[in-house]
Amino acid sequence: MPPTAGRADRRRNRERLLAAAAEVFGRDGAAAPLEEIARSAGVGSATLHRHFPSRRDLLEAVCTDGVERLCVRADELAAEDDAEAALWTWLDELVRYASTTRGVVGVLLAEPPGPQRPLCQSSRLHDALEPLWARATAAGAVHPEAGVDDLLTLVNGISRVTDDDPEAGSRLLALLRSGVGSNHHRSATRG
Amino acid sequence: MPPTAGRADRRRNRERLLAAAAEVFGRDGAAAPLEEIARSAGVGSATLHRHFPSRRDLLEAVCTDGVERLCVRADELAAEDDAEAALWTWLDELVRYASTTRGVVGVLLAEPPGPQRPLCQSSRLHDALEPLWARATAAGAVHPEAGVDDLLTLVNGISRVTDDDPEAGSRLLALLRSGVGSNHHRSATRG
DNA sequence: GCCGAAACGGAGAAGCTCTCCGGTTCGTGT
DNA sequence: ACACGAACCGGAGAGCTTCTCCGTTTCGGC
Repeated sequence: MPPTAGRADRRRNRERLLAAAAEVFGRDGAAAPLEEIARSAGVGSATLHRHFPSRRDLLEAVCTDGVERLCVRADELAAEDDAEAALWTWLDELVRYASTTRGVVGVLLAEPPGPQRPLCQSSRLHDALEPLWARATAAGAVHPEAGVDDLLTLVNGISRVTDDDPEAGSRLLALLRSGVGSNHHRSATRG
Repeated sequence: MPPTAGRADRRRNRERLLAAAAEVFGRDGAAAPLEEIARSAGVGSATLHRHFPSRRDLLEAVCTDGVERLCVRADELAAEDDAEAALWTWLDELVRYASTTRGVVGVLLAEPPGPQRPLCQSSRLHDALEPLWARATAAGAVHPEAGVDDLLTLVNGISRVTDDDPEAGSRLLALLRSGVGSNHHRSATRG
C-alpha cells in the first residue's frame, strides 16, 4: 500500500510513527523497543504493528528519505567527468550516512532483499551504485574482481563497525580503496 | 574464577553448558535464547546465569578454544620468513574462523574490551596480531595508515557480513589487501 | 446527520532474561 | 561410616518486549 493511501487519520498516524521512530532509533539504535516508539508517537502498539508489521518494515520506511537523497546524488555524480572520483565520493557519502544512523542502514544492508521484498532500500542503493561502478570499472579504476555487491557488502561491514563515527568509516573506506597490502605506491586522495 | 575451580558438579555443569552453547549458537546464531541452551544442557536457567552472568560471558567462553588455536598459529607464523605472507595468512584464518561461528566472534570483536573486562578474547586476538603487524609494517608491507586496530576492525566488519561463508570472507579480505581502487597493478596472492 | 467501512487502542498471550529462595548435593573432618 | 556446613542447584516468578484479538471510535460518502 502506498504511503499516501487510506484515510486521513491513518496517514497522520503513519507520519507520527515515522517521526517518533527516527528520533528513538537515532537515540537508542536500531534495536530500540517498538513500544516506546508507539508511546512517543501517541498511538497504541497495535497501530504501530498494523502500519509496520515487522521491525524491518519500520527501519526501511525511516531510511526512505536518506536513501532517496543518495539516489539523487548518484545521478548527479554519474554526470561528472572523473568516473573513479564519482564512485568513491558516493561510497564515502554512503558510509558516512550509514555511520550516522546508529545501525539502521546496517540492518537493511545486512539481510538480503529476499523473495517477498523486492523493493527494499538495499536494492535501491544497489541500483544507484551500479552505474557508477560500471563506469569506473570500464575505465579500469576498480579492481576487476570487485563487483557491485562486493562494494555494498564491504561498505556495510565498515558501517557496522563504525556506528556513530563517520570519520572512522570514511578512513576505513579510504584504506579499502588504496589497499592495506604492499601495493600502496601512491596514497589515494580522499573524496 | 578459573574454569577448573570449585566443586565437581559445578565443573561438570560448566562443561555441559559450554557444549550445549556451542551447538545452539552454531545452529541458531549468537542471539539464540539462553533458556534453550540451559534446557539442552539439562540444567536450570539459574545455573546458566550463575556460571555466565551475561550472554557475552558465555560467548567469550565458547570461543576460548578457537582463539587459543589462533594465538598458537600466530606464534608459528611469527617465525616464518615472509612477514607479509605471515600477516595475511593469519588474517585469512581469522576471518574464516569468524565466518564459521555464526556471529559469535563478531559480537566479541564488536564491543571494546571495556574497563572491567581486560582479559577478553578480543584483546587476546589483538595481542596475537600485533607482532605480525609490527613485522610486516617494518618491512613496508602494510599501508602506513593501517594500525592493528584498523585491521581487526576491518576483519570484524568482513566477518559480520559473511556469516556462514568463509570463502566469501576470504575473498573480501583479499580485496582489502590489494585495494579496490585503481592501484591494482599486481594481484595479491592468496594465503 | 446516517451508516458502513476503516482504523484505533487496551488487554492479554507468548517468549526471553535474570533473580530469589527453599531444597539438594558435595566433600571434609571425625 | 556418617554428620554437617558450605557450595550448588532448579523451579517459580517478576519485568520486559513483541505481537494479536476484539470491542469501540472515527472517518467520510451519501
